[in-house]
Amino acid sequence: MIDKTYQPSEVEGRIYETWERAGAFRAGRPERASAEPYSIVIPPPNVTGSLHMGHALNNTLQDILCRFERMRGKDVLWQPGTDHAGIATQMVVERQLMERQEPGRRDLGREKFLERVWAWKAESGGTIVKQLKRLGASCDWSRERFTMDEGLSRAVVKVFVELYRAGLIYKDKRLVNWDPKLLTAISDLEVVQVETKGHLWHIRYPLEGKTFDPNDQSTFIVVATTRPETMLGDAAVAVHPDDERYKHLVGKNVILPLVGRTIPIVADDYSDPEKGSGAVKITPAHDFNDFEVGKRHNLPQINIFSIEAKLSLKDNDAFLSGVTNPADLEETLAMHGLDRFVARKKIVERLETKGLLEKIEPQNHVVPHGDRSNVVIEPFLTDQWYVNAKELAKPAIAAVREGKTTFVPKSWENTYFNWMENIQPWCISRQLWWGHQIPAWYGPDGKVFVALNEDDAKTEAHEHYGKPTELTRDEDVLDTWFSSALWPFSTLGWPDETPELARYYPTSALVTGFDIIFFWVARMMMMGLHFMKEVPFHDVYIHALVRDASGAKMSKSKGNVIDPLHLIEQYGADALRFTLAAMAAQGRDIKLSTQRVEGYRNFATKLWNAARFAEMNACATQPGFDPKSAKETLNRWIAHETAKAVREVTEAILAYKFNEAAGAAYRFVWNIYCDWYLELAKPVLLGADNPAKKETRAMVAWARDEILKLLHPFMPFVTEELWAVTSAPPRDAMLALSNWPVFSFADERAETEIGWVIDLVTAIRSMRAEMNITAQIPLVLAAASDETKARAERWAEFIKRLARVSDISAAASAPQGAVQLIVRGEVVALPLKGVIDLAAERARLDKELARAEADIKRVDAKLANEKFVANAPEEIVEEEKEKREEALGRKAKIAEALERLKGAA
RNA sequence: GGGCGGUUAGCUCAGUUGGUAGAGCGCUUGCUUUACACGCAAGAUGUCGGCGGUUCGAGUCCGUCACCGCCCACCA
Repeated sequence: MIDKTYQPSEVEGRIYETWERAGAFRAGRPERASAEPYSIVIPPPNVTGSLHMGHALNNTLQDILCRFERMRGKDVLWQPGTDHAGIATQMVVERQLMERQEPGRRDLGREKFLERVWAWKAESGGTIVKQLKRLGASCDWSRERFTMDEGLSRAVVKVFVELYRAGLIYKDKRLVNWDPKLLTAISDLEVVQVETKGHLWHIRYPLEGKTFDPNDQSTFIVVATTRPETMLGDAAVAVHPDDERYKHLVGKNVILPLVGRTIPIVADDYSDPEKGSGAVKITPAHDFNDFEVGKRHNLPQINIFSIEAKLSLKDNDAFLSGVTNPADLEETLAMHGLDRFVARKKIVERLETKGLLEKIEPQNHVVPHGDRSNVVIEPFLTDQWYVNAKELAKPAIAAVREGKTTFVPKSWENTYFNWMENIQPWCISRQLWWGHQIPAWYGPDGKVFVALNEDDAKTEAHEHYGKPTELTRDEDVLDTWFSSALWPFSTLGWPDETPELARYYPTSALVTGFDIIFFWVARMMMMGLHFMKEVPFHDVYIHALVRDASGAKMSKSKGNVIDPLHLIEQYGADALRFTLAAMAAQGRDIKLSTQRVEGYRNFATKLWNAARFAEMNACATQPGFDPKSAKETLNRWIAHETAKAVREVTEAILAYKFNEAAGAAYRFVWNIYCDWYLELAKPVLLGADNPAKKETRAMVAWARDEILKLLHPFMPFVTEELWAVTSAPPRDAMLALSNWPVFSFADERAETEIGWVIDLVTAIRSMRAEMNITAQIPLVLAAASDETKARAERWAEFIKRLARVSDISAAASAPQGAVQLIVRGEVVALPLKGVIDLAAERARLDKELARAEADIKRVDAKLANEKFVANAPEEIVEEEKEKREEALGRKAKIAEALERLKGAA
């Protein structure tokens, strides 16, 4: 006996265990050795993370694809794993140390600290995997990988070495985005621009050879800046070559205030006469644009900050060189060690007291912040490792252009091209400890040896120096995304030539959010093409963001985060999954509302109860039952409808239209199977035993089984449970490993016949509700065709039951004072003399008449239009003509009905 | 500044190649109809953001404007 109610929380865990025990999600199952492979690599969640709504959506969609393809008989590999998430994880552990008032990272030292991180990983690393299982993710967990696994680390080192040897990885001293809180370089992508209220300080730079006079403009030049503290590192002042105001000053020098260094005034196109004063200070060591200007004019790069973004002025040769006017340098040097923002204030104060500050304007501008640390990023001159992304991007761009990889929706390809075509060198070194340490060793003279391991590096060094030499390893680690970029092949065993690599690469599809197209998708394309000579995936399905019900991005700080696990507990994983799938329309964000989840929980319950109904009526799966051989019209009709649903769902999933697939399945189950098929089947099932009943029982069970299959990718738990509890006779396989429906069948005659029954019942019900009639009433077919009469006879029992009709008869015309309905062009009458309000009935018919007349008018207008008749496709014109006939007939019937009503009055 | 997306029923959103607008929720009314009240039945609600164009015909194609959102670039 199926339980009266379905309790997801009691079922889901057990079902998942059954799948795992059976190895249902294992790739390479022996019986599928010759099957077509289908593979997806999971976007690896942070190892210490926990499931949020974005994961829920992302993994639901992947699971739908994997379960669908698995049922279609493919050898599916859904490759799971987690990411070490360098910065994020290191931050978590550092915060933990601080909270527990334990020694910090630097006090612990690298080795001890890393032990702590591994311990943390061991402690919380399994959380996200457990949560993915609760969602129902059908990953092959036996193949779970971690980006810092031995194997994956080997891949990382090999990639680094090979790219280095190919000249595609190099070390360079240039400006990077420096995070003064995390004390590491970060890539352009990890910088977020934040709109900030700031100021524009206009500073007077005295001209060399003149006596500075605040009231005499010919003794100075004004520069404007939002970062006055950087002036200590100025190397020049630039003006536009065509700017008449400053032409005469080009080639002259100014004396840098507070420092006394003599710096030139140069002409450069970079200077924008419209901005600020038109003269711009050039600080090559602290501004990306100025860096370029500096190179053009051979200016010194004067770094004034330490790595903590504190002034480092003393013992700074570049800073002190060229000082020709040391008058107040001492006081400036006293600021050594000040934080950049404290220094800013102080410098402004000092400029002001000296009359060097012309004015301060309020100014809104965008300031770069670290996406993790949320502090202001400082452009900082350091040695870092870079990937020549421009070179690697070329084949990656071509592959998408040639259609080897396709984005869905296609519009994301523009985003991809736009970024790839303007790609900058990728800074991959991080001054962190948690991650893959860079395989580079330095000799005493700084000569670098990049090698797969220390021994190789030593051998190389021996050869180079002619003797054994002590080497020190580069302390930095690689950007987390460096190892993620290898994910589609590193997880399959590369650099070894494993059978898995041969079988599952390139992967079939990648499912991910648009926010990591640059971080991840683009880089996988580059690395995959370079090392595997093939794209990493055929399709890239880009889904949207999950927002809260009012459209705001979910964030902890806003407190609007909906916890998917909470929803799973409350409504079941199936309800959450179905909601996400149903709302996953391409190219649109998902605004999640709990009500919607509740609605799909109800859907699961509906399905459950339909199965209970089947069971109560002894509808059991009949092995070998062929739905196409059904004799009963009703059964042929549901076979017809099932075929339609199978087609719709299959096509929609193949097109990544998850919402359409979910919608088609939902409508079929609820509005076709439950609302009509089961209702119409009741008289048969409750009636005497006969062949029709036998067939109907088989068909009810067959359609239910097809429904379970169709819904399984969306609602794996409830369907698998129903598959099990309805398993008499026993099933050949669990649902997850059963065959996806392949069923085409059409029976237009059955469709017409059942359509007529539905229309008739609906019309009567509608009238009853409208006129507030609850009693059983007789039905009279007026001037009905023989076919209609025959139909009415065939379906009498059904009609009586569903429309609460006491008796069905035929007559030449409708009886006096009857309510008259038009069903498919014919009048059916419900004799209700004395019961109905004649005036109300007349009003109702008048309204219908008007509607019919309006329809005729509209169609006539169209058909009278010569251009329409001449230009519209024949079938459209034909359709219009049919509509006209139909409306004319309807109008006549209504008019007659009205006549008869008058007679009754 | 460059680019992308959105604007359709009270709310959240669908709408295939142009052929007289749909769903869920909510709302109204009526139902202990022996699977299901997480249910059944019936119903109401739209100048499809504005303007212009193409077309026999536009929610759908083109142009334009408005508002909302996102991405990229930008610390004078």
